[in-house]
Amino acid sequence: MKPILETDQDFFCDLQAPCFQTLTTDEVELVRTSKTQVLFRKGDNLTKQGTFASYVLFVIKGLARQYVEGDNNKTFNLRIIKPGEFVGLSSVFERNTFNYSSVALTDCQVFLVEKEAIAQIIRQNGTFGLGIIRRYVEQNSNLYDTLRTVMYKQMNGRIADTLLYIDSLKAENPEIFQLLSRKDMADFAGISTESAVKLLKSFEKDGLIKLNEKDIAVVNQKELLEISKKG
Amino acid sequence: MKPILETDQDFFCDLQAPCFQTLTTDEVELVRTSKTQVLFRKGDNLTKQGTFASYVLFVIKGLARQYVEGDNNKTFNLRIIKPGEFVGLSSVFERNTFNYSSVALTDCQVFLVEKEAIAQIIRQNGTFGLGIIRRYVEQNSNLYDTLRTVMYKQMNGRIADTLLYIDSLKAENPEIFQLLSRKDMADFAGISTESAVKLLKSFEKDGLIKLNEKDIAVVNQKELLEISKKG
DNA sequence: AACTGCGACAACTTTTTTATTGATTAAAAA
DNA sequence: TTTTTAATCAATAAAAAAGTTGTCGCAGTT
Repeated sequence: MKPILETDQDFFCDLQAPCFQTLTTDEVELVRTSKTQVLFRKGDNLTKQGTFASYVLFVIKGLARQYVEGDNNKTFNLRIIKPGEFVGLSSVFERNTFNYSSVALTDCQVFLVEKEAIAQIIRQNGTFGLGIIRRYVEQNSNLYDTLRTVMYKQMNGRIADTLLYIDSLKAENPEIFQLLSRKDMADFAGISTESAVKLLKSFEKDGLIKLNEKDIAVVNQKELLEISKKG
Repeated sequence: MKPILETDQDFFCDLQAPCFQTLTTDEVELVRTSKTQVLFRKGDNLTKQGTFASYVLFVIKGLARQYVEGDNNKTFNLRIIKPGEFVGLSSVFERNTFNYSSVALTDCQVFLVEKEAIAQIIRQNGTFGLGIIRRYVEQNSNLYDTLRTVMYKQMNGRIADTLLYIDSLKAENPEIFQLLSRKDMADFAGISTESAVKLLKSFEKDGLIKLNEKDIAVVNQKELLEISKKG
């Protein structure tokens, strides 16, 4: 009757992820008893901004898009969530609600771990905690970059940033561009969809990128970096 | 900065819903301190089957579709969630995870109340508890009906049931049929999309219903009831 | 005042999704 | 086994969504 199969085999296999390597047997047991595994289908929300967050998500397989929702149907994309990454970590420490939404770009196999278990493990296992902090610091730093981009750069620089960011994921996920619409790209850059379309075309004309169907190939990374820097 | 506005005004207004009328001032206060309000946009998941459930949802405005997910991308629709209804009540009492998914058919304004608050109120306010039980009993009874339909009826009876059910919501929500695709209808009846299409056409030919664009008008309810009964 | 950057709108094209239909097979019931 | 029932497959049509392009106007800058 259970819709999603979940065997111990799967479980131990999944805990091969680097960040779980330092856990003791007891700690693994703690995670095991306070976790569940869910298959999010393409288009499903992994998190919804504003809902109560009593757990942390750990993505095993698949890609998701993380975004913040504004007032009038506006969304701003923050990052692509990859396998091996946590979602909603802040719920463990500070906030009681998710402060962003996320949606599956492909089917996503995800672990949910109750936040108390994560807190407990961090308390007793410094190495694990260190890994968590490292992730936090990185996300924080990325947020500052994003903020700077939004505050100070204009269209060209923004879309260049977006292109460089998505392209940096392409090695591991060759299909990444196909999973994103022009609106998604625009929402990463914080510009209108129409502007995104025009800029992409113009970048192609200038030989910076190559558009094939939905895929995008970065041709002249150097110049894109230049545009990004210029702002 | 807060994306979704939420004033006390809104709150008190919203608690006009019948089931909250019996709450004392203290109880209202308890709900107030353990609730949050979220706007789910059309297509957003209100709940995802299998995720941890630490709260109950109460729909203020909008319509949603509740369904169970099977193994290979199969879904079976259980009901339409209307304003004034709870979602995920069972999390309060028994299960730690949502046992079904639901998705917004229109933008939905929703209250989330932490389950401990609901449990506490039920403990001290029997009238409120009675209302909850009443809802439960009704849902339970509906589930039996659904089970019977799935077990014993064949296509004609099933789609007739679906038509009668959705049509019963049409008075309050005239746009309800437009919000549902053929696949949605099929998933209510538990048949293939193609079969649903064919049956609807054939019902129209027999003068039982009338198809206009996406809307469906029940013409001969009596006969539909007959078909439903025959199975 | 003229210029720049960029969003908003409208018209239009392309792509994707959904709906429809008939033919073929699998499963269940008689 | 024969009949009935309904899913699956394939091909097509229709509708909806996404992408594209040009024009306009507003808000800051220069």
